Amino acid sequence: MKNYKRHLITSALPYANGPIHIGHLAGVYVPSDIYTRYLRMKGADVISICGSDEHGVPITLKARKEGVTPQEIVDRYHFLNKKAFEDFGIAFDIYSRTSNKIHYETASQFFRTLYDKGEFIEKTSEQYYDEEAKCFLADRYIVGTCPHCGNENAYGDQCEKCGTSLSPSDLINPHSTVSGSKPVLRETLHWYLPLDKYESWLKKWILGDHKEWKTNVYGQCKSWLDQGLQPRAVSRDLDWGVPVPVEGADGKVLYVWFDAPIGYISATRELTPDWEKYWKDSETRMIHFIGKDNIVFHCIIFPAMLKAEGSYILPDNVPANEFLNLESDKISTSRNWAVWLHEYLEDFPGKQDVLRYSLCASMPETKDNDFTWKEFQARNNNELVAILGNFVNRALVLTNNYYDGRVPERGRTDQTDESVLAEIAVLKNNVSESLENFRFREALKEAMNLARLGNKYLADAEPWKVIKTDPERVKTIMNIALQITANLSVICEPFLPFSMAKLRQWINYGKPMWEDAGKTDLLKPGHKVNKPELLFEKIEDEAIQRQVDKLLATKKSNEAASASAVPGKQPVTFDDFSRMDIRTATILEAEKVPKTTKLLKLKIDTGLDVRTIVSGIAEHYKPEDIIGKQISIVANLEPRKIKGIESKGMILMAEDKDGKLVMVQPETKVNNGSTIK
RNA sequence: GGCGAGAUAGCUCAGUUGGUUAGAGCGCGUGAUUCAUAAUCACGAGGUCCGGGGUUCAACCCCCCGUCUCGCUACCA
Repeated sequence: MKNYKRHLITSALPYANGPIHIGHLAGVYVPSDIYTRYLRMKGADVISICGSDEHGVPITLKARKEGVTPQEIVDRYHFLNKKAFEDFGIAFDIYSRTSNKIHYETASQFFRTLYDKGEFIEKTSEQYYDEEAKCFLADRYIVGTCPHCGNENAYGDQCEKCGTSLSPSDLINPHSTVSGSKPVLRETLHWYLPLDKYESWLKKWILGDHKEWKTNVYGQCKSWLDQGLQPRAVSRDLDWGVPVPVEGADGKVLYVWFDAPIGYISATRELTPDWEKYWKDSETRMIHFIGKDNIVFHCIIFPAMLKAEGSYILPDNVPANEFLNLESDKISTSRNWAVWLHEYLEDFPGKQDVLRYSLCASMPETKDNDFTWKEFQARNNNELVAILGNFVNRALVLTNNYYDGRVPERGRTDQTDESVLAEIAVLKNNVSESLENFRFREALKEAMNLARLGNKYLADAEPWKVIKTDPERVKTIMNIALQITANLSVICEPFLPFSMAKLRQWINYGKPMWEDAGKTDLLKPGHKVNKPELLFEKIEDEAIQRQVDKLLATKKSNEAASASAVPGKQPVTFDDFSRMDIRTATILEAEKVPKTTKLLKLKIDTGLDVRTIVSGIAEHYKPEDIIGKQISIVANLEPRKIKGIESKGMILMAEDKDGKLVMVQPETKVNNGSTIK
């Protein structure tokens, strides 16, 4: 690897519409923090950058729902999360935010540079517009009835009741959430970054020059590049965000994906007047810590932006992690299925390192991983307490008992002593090497091996026995045990900063420097060590049970919520009702639509005619099983082309709470075309 | 449907360019020990390396066909 002068570490900007949870921590912030602390201990010139991502539609929606301003929402979560990170010991040099003035300046300037260089394509397209409120509507601002499940409050991009992804034109009776009026299509101008222009350059840069990136990262980049890149809009019609700094662009802001990564730059500007040194000097090594959902932005889009601007450096690595599950279920903010950092800090005061350890030990480095409270407890009790805490305790207790807390002289060493002393340096190098390759689980394990080494050494040397026969020998043994202890306080520092600070206080050790790790004379003879307290304490079953119960309660209330019936709908006139042509029909033929997962192409006899209907039921029915079945259809729905096939009508299905679809059938066979009323 | 990643001991994971008896930690069992928070140390049991083909003297590893999980993407009237 090239020898860099300095490091710029970025951690994905958390979106300021919710609190931080263990998934964020395990995926991004714990590894970024360990890495940053490691570099600092090596004396490297390093800055670690993070902040809140505060723009985008979901925040405006949440604000609207609560009847407050977007600024109030982002203030709430920005300060909550900033404090939680601080309390948790995440060592950012700055935790900034994208609603800052300096970010507005930076982002505008960035856009303007690209604009002036002619790097954008201008294009008009049709978008939904609210004539009453006089604004364009993001998909999220359009609500209507989901054609799939009948939920009246489905959004223009997704129905949250049935999870179907939609487009605004899909909604039945669409209306704007701003004014309630019916949206109309209107032309709007936007700027696009022509990613296709950078395709061959990106191919060389990533596929050619960065073969060392993690397989998940490399694979996903390759997938995107192989499929071919498309121009991507960098602006939106919205009033929350950085205004597009171009004449006549009123009501347009930078699209949040364009805006957010620039937040790394503005945060650096806020931190130091020397920011350009970190962003524009090829001697700087930039690393992005992110989760897998962010790979394409950080590996393809942001680098293309930086390249287009021209004066910036590019990331040297993007060690993206997979996702963390919680008790076998996907973590979900909306379903409240999470362990929230700010709650953990309250429930387990002083136990930051336990969570840091547990999340590092089961970090989703190569595939999704599962966090369970039982494992959390076991990691604490069987590893932190039993192996690390216990070793430190026995070394210090013996030293206090035998030598009144003074480090004894190391006398003549035998072969075992020498190999133990040599092993310290070996383990230190193992930790270094693992960290430098972003293998955090492995690094942590090697660090713990040092405590194991200490335990084994004491068990083999048996100073508590030897003291009766050969007190001189015990001095040597305890000296070595104390060198291991001191080394632990340095080597474990990136992983367990709170506990190691405590330990260093007990042994009166100064600033931990990485270069000192591996040395065998960190504590000189005569050096005073204090009486230890407990480095880690056992976590009892009750504390764990409380957390498990909390989750069970969440699960229960979620189930209750999903089992309850869909809310009733607005009354309709009989006239409205009678305009619907609902009738019985029989399926004559059924086949899967090629290259789709959910679609069946059905030929049905409606009594009036034989027609084709395409229906999204392939996951619920096999074609051969439904031929001959009598069903109910809406016969006068406007025809629509689906996957190139004209579909005339819609089959009525009942949907269960788990999303299972069941045909609505007449109780006994009736004529095809019998009206349903 | 397309693409990417993954599947190895009860659990969480290693396994280097194919090369003898597939490893570690935790858990489990047995023994030793008592300085230490009933902690520690030693030993042991546990594997159809997702399934099926193929290439090879030799496959956990390479190729082909499947299955399952996660993500991206298309699709749902």
